Amino acid sequence: MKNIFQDLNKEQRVAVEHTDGPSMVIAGAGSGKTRVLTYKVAHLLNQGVDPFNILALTFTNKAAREMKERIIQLVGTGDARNVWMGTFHSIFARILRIEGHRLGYGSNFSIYDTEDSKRLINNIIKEQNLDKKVYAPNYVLGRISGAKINLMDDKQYNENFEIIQADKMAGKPRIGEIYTIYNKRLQSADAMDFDDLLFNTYILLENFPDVLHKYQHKFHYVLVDEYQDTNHVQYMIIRKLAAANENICVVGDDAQSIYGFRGANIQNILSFQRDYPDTIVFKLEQNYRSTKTIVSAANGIIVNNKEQIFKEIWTNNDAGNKIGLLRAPTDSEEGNMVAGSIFEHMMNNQLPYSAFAILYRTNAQSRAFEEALRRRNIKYRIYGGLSFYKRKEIKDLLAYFRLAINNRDEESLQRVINYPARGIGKTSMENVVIAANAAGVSLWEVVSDPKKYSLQVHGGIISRMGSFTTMIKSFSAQLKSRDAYDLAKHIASSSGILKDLYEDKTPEGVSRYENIEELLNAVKDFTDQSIADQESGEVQEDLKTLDGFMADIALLTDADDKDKEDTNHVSLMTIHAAKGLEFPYVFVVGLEENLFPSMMSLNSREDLEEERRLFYVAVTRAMKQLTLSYADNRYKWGLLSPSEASRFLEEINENFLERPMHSRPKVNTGLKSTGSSGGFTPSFGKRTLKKINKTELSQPGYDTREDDIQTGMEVEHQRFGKGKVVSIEGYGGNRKATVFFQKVGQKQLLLKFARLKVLK
DNA sequence: ACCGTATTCAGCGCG
DNA sequence: TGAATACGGT
Repeated sequence: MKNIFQDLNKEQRVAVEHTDGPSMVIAGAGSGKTRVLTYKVAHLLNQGVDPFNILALTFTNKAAREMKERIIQLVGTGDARNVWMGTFHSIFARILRIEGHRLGYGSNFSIYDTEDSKRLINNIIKEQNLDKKVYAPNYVLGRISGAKINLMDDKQYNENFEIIQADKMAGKPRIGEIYTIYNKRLQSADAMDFDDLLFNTYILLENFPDVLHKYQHKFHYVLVDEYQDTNHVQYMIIRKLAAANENICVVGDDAQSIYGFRGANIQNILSFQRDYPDTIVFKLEQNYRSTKTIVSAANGIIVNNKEQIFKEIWTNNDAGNKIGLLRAPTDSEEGNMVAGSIFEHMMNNQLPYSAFAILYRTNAQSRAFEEALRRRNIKYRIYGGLSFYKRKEIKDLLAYFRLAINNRDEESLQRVINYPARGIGKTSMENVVIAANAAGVSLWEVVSDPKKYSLQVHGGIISRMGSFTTMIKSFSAQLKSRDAYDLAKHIASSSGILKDLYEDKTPEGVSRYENIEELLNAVKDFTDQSIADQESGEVQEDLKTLDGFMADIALLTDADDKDKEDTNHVSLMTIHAAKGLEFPYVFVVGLEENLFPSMMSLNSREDLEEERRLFYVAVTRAMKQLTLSYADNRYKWGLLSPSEASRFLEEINENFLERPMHSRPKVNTGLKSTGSSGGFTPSFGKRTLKKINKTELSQPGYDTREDDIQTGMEVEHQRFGKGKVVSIEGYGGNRKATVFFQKVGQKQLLLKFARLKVLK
């Protein structure tokens, strides 16, 4: 047993040593948060605590995996393996597979991902003859998800006066009804969506005292990572589980709470001490990651937020370079400048590509940087694209697996019943849905016994349905007798998927075929694991089966372990995706009003504060040097519109910026937009939230200036020069003009931004 | 059943 | 702009 304390500073050590009773570790950016959590688990194990009695909850699989690896390094494989460590969803799914029968679920229930949920909602909306523009599936799912997060089932939803009013006001009075149907359909499919994994766990603990007792006494120690990102239902589950022993330790940083938009409640961390009056608070305030300049600048940013836990982050590191600031005329030029700057840094300091990261607010911004980097032959990788398990071909094959495991899985059935094409088309399936809904049974029930439900389809289709169900049934029957890989291969070929993809010789088709092969390799790895375990002498009850594989991977989102080779590249990702990471040289780009902070965040202080925390997260990713950039004009939805520097730039103390004060970012006052070097206006910092809301200013009747522009007029644009108005369309803030310019040709301009001068 | 064209819409995204 | 989906024609 290694003395683990030598790796920790004093603050980290006392936090790790405190094991019993509630505690909260407020860990500033770069202060060794993960280290404390992993060492705490290791410490508990060293103290002789049974690993089965420790529950450690994380938000991502990656975090859980990395933590587990580090604990294994500290205490060895045996103990570390048995700690209940994983994401909220995976741990609770595990509990629900054991206990879910009390709520009417089978142990092999399916888990619907967001795509499945949306499809189901879409179907319900169609069946109910609702306008899907009014009832946008995304919006509806958001409402339902919000309700589940706040522990409101469909019955409560439909009885809640405020909710009913709110939906009525929004012109969507039937959301409650959709919620009810949606839940019913999930039930009859023996499926849970992501929110159900949390919601049902809570219900289980709330309504079944023996279950509550069991898990309270199982988990003597509860540890929660990223506590600032927990939502209400997660919070309530944690409270219940920890109630008996109160050996609860939460770790987080309120300043890095950036997931409010998906239900995270920053109040959970802000009021933890109130929830557990005996709480001991540990603060990790020493930053090991960044230069003094970066740390001070970050402190200067976050201090503008009202709601936070007081802390003072400091560092012993060097002062380092000042923060760079790049101003570009357009977004593509911004790409060039950043790529150029990366190239320069690389040459001057002999750095690898991997020393650099470009962080942006929205995925759509990545293109300019991709192009610029490609032009300079700088290797890069974009993070956050379509993950392996979300690809169509993978989901198709997985749907066959899911259907074999759970015949009632409606989304999987719909997905594969006619893929590869076997002549069971849309119309037939619509009839199946009608019959199933009428009889209150799953689609499978109808498809496998069409006569019983007097299904109105041709005899030919009945027989095709027969051969389909026979095939699926034969898969189901082999679940326990064949090993996972064997059966998976069998399903891939006898379903016709392999053949279908093999015949497609386009590059995309080839890559899809390869993806299927990769999935099958993953199944093989899983299957082979059992052999390894047997060799190591561990008791292995049965062979590794396909349902075991599915339970393992159902909640995985990334297949990142495969391509470890080639790690030397510039990283491009959103700031959200960068949380928890660090890079020597970081470029935070697109610092413009209405982009960062996002236009959607300007309506409330809470949202703007979250946006500022996001900026704080971005800035604190940098170790050696931070560079910020923005563009004066940016393509948005196909047209070039002017943008102004972000208010966040003003929150960085001049002394930390590379540029002297007289060339500070120009503040667009709306008065004039060219020349004049000294743009600093004292009133800038005091700008109210309201003023930014430009659309409001451009409503018809409020500002008539744009309406003066008519077809045929000759106009002048500050950048494009003189031109003639070809046509006008739209109203208010969306009023657009198509103008033919002498120099640059035809452009479409959003009038509220274009500031055209009428010549004639 | 399938393909090309029209239309629409646009935030960050864990599991 | 461009991706995703709906629709209408063959």
